Amino acid sequence: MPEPTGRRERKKAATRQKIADAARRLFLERGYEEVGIREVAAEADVAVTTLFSHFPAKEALVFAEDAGFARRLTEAVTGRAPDTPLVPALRREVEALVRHCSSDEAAPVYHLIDTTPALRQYEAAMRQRHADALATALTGARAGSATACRALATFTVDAYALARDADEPGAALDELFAMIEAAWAAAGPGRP
Amino acid sequence: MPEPTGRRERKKAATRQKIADAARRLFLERGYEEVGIREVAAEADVAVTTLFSHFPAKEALVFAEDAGFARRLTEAVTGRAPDTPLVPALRREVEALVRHCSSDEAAPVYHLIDTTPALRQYEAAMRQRHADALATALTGARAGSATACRALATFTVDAYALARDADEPGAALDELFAMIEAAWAAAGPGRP
DNA sequence: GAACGTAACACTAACGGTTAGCCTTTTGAA
DNA sequence: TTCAAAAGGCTAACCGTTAGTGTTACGTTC
Repeated sequence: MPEPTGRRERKKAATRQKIADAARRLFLERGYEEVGIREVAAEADVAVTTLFSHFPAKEALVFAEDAGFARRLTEAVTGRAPDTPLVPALRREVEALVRHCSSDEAAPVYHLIDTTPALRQYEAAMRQRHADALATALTGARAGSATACRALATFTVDAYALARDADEPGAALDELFAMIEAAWAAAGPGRP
Repeated sequence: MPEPTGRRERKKAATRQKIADAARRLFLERGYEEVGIREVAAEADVAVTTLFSHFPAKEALVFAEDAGFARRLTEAVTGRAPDTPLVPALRREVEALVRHCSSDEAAPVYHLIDTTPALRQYEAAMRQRHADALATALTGARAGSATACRALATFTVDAYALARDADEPGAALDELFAMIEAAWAAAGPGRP
């Protein structure tokens, strides 16, 4: 069973990108609610069913890169060098994510998200998934009790969201991770 | 502008309750996804449009009491006696809410929620609204910086969700509020 | 390199939640 | 009694989403 490394994969990725680009363009031009799925599919020149075979829902078109989020967070835990303290590793990753959201390329999209209730709602559900994934990684690392790990995961993902909304993301991150560090210290009995 | 204290209000509340009861019965009998809105409306003997004038979405039928949640949490802050420490007041309220969810009457509903993805997702969005409301109350109480207040609000609402999911809600609450207390101490410079 | 299995995509039609438009009845107040 | 507004009802539609069914193009295998 050789992994399908070839043209097929490239074509699939290209189609996905074409759809995401079309959606991004239309949503930013005219607003999320004002653009229908059938319109996005037409603009990308694919069938509606094809669109839904690449994205599970309309909202997901806006969060096309979200798969990388959970991955980066969990890898910050599983792939860290031994003796590396946990919370600073998480903080580094969250900081990078927040910075990415403020980049010139991504900022308009996040403004769209912040001003569209349906997208805010979808993002809240996404955060729960990300927190669950991170919690699994943390409990796997035997870093603390199950409850403490779940709490650390949830608080970390929240910190990302709160910092993104804050006036001064950098300062907010300082404050948030000071709180998280204290919370973790109060819970984690022993850790490298 | 006399407030409408009378039969009209009672009838409205009765209709709302009738709808919520019908929905609860049908959902518990046959599962959330297997029951359509038109069916709930028929069971409650109202029009579909009437149903949607009482509840903003199908999912909201399951969380009929959610309005009380945010209210109780914010009142734990705004209506507390002077010199009452903040975090323990929040903890008492969260503890009561968690206990209520485990009661014989409410437990089946929360089991339904936990096993239905659409409801879990809706609840995540609801938590964000509750956290926002609580954060507003906290910043109004000048209890700390804006970021610290938002973080405390978010963490508190998360603690409710985490404790509800935990094997031992009581023990989980002990652990969670020890973490929150530490986080708050690390952030709040001065407070009564 | 010819045949085959399958992944990707297209098309149609429908389902289910949600809303707009408009009308009737009930209620509280002047 | 009269009247404005609230509550509810009916119809029809919109829109996201999916099932069902076929077709094409790719990768594999003989």
